[in-house]
Amino acid sequence: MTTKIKSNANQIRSRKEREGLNIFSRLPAVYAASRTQSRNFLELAGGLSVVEWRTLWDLAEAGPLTIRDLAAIQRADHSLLSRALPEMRKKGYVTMQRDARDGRQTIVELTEQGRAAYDTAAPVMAKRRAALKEVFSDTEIREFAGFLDRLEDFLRVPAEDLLAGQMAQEDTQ
Amino acid sequence: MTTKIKSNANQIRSRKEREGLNIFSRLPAVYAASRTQSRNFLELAGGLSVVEWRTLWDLAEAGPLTIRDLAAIQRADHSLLSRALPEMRKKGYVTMQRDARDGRQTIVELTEQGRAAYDTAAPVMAKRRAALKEVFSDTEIREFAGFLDRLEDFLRVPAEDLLAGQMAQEDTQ
DNA sequence: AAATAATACGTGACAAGTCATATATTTTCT
DNA sequence: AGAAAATATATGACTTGTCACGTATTATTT
Repeated sequence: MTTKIKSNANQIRSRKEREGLNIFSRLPAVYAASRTQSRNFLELAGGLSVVEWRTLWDLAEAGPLTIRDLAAIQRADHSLLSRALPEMRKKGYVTMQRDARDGRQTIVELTEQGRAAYDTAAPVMAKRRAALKEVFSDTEIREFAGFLDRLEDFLRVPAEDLLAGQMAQEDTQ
Repeated sequence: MTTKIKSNANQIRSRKEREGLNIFSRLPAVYAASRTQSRNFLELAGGLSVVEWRTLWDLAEAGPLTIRDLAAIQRADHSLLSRALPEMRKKGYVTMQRDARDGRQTIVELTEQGRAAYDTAAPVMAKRRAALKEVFSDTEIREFAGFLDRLEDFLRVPAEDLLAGQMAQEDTQ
């Protein structure tokens, strides 16, 4: 029975190793680790949530934006912002007002308090990016980002197209 | 005012571009796209959820496993499995029984029905991986996985350590 | 101008994931 | 052996994210 247990342990280890090269199965863990580290940094930098930080950052960098713009910049679904923003308004970080020119749109703008929260968090988050730069060179970052670009392109090809034939993705070029 | 709008559009575009090189802010979108594509593939391959698919795969490859083993292989929190498994048992995919040797552990085992669900999904999911291989060479996959390894190492360094000084991560080597 | 289509946003329902805490069982220490 | 520490699992509360659908507003067709 020892051998049975041992072989099982080996099975587990080998399965874990083989999965190391499976990009798809790596992403959840990498992303989860990133989110956790973000949360920890933000905890030390004023207590913003990840969505709040991203939004304040975008508003501080690009000025007043519509919900749609924010979602596009963050490559996120508008519903995520749509739900987060009223809470941020309640906290005094942003104002939201209907666009006079296009009554469908909501213009989101940083308040002084939002700017202050951003100013508190920004240097801490900048240190995080600086720390990453000690682990990856500029060239490597560009290569890494290039891989992510290509992966993202692949991931946006509908499953049906990929299954239809291995030649399918040629169409997207 | 046209200029104002236009400059804003440029701001947005430039912000989006600059964020392209921010690995941290790329991860949510890439992961989300991967999960969505997974879901679509699984939809076409019998209707498993992502967690179910991962679990059936691990059990089919490595034999009966404890919840802890499953979580370790998937690099996920055990609570995720702990919550998903009773539902999978209800669906007839797995059995769960307390380990006689260690009463704390639960041994999860594939049923015939679970095996059948795996056999239905597996070839479809294999095609997905094959399709990826047409976009990334073996060498590139290894490079990509290497980047992910290094990033994951970085992400597991506590925020306090990274903030304490740029030299901190040397300790982990 | 009226009908139709497109767009922006809100919202309900769900999936995946985290953390903290509780409980039962084993292991380890003395 | 008994006390203390470690481990495996369950569970509540929360965040991030998706999709589908509804509603209001604007743009386009005819």
